[in-house]
Amino acid sequence: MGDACHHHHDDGPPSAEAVSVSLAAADARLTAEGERMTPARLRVLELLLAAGEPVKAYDLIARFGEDGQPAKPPTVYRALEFLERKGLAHRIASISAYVACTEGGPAHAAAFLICDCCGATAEVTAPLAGALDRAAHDAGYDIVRTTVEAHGRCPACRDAAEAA
Amino acid sequence: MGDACHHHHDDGPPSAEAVSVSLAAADARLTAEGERMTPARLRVLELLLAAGEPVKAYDLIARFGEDGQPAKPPTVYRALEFLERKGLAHRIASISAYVACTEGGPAHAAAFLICDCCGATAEVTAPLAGALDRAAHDAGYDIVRTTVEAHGRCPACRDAAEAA
DNA sequence: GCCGAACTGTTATGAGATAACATCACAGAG
DNA sequence: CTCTGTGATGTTATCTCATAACAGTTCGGC
Repeated sequence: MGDACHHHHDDGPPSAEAVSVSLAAADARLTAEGERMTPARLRVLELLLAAGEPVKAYDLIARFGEDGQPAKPPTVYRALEFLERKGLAHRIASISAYVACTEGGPAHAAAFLICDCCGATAEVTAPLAGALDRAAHDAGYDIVRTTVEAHGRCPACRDAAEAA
Repeated sequence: MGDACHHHHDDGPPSAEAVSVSLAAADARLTAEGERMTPARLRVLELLLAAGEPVKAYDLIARFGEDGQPAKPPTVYRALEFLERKGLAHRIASISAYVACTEGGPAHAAAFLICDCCGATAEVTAPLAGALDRAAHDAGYDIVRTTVEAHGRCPACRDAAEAA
C-alpha cells in the first residue's frame, strides 16, 4: 500500500520504540481486562502499528512469520476480528483493509479520511454523531455501528497535483 | 437477501409498474445526456429497482438472463460501475452489495441505514456534509466521495426484538 | 487432575472482483 | 458511403478477500 500514485511522501511509519510502547500499552490494558493477548493477536497488532497506514489482510498474512513464513488466513482474520472487537483496529470497508486504531477507548465510532492517491489515512473522531443519529432516529432505526469513509486527496498529494 | 433473522417483514418491493416508470425515466434522462443505455445496463438497473433492497453482485449475475441464464461477471460489474458513475446505483461497501438510488441527481453523496437483522436499507440524504467536510478541511484533505453506512435495526426488527 | 471455554492449526472452499484480449456497434470525419 | 476511432460487449482466466468445518491445544477454575 501507499504508492498508488508516483510520488511517495511518507509521514514515516512510527518508530520501532513507538510501536513497542503502543503494543505494550494495549497488552497491559487488555490483560488487565481479563482478555488473552496471545502471540498471534500481538503480532497482527504489531504489524498494523508498524505500517502506520491501512494494510490488506493478505499482506498481514504474508508478513506474519518473523522468518518470512506466511500465516494461514484464519489466523490473521481471527486476530483482526478480536482487535476490532476490542477497539484496537478498524476495518476500512471501502478498500478492504485494516488499520490500527489511533484513538483510545474500546469500540468507539470512527471516521476515516483516505487518500486515493497515496493510501494515507487519517482517523478523525466521529464528527457526525449528531446529524447521522438524528437522521437514523427520524427513520426509526437503532444504530449500533457506523462506517464513515471519505475518499479524496491528502495535503501532500493535493499539493503535488497542483504543482503539475 | 432480506432474511438474516427469522421474521421477514417486507415493505414490499416496488410494483412492476413503478419499476417500469423509474426505468423509463432513467433511460430518458441518460439518453438525453448522450449516454448509451444499453440492454445490459437497463437490465441491471431493472433488477436493482425490482429488488428494492441491496442485492449482491452475484445475485444480479444469477438473475441476469430472463431465461435463467446467468451473465458473466464482467457484464454485471461493468453495468454497476456505469450506474454508480451516473448516480443511479450505489455500492454499499460494508455488506458488498448494490442498491438502486432513490434520490435524484447524478453522483450525489449518500448515506445508508442498514438493518443487520432483515437487510432493509434506507437511503438518507447526506446528513454529515457539514461536519465531515469541516473535519476533512481541518486535516487538509480534499474529499471527493464518501461512504457512510450505519448498521443497526430497522423499526420493524426493533419492535420484533422488544416483543420477545 | 479434570473440565469446559476459548484459542489455534489446517484443509478446503465459497464469495467478490478484475485483468486481458478479441470482437462488435456506432457516431462523426472525410 | 465508407473509413476510423471510441466506447461497449463477450469470453476466458485468474486474482483477492473471507469463512466453514473440524481436530487439537491451552488455560483458568473447580
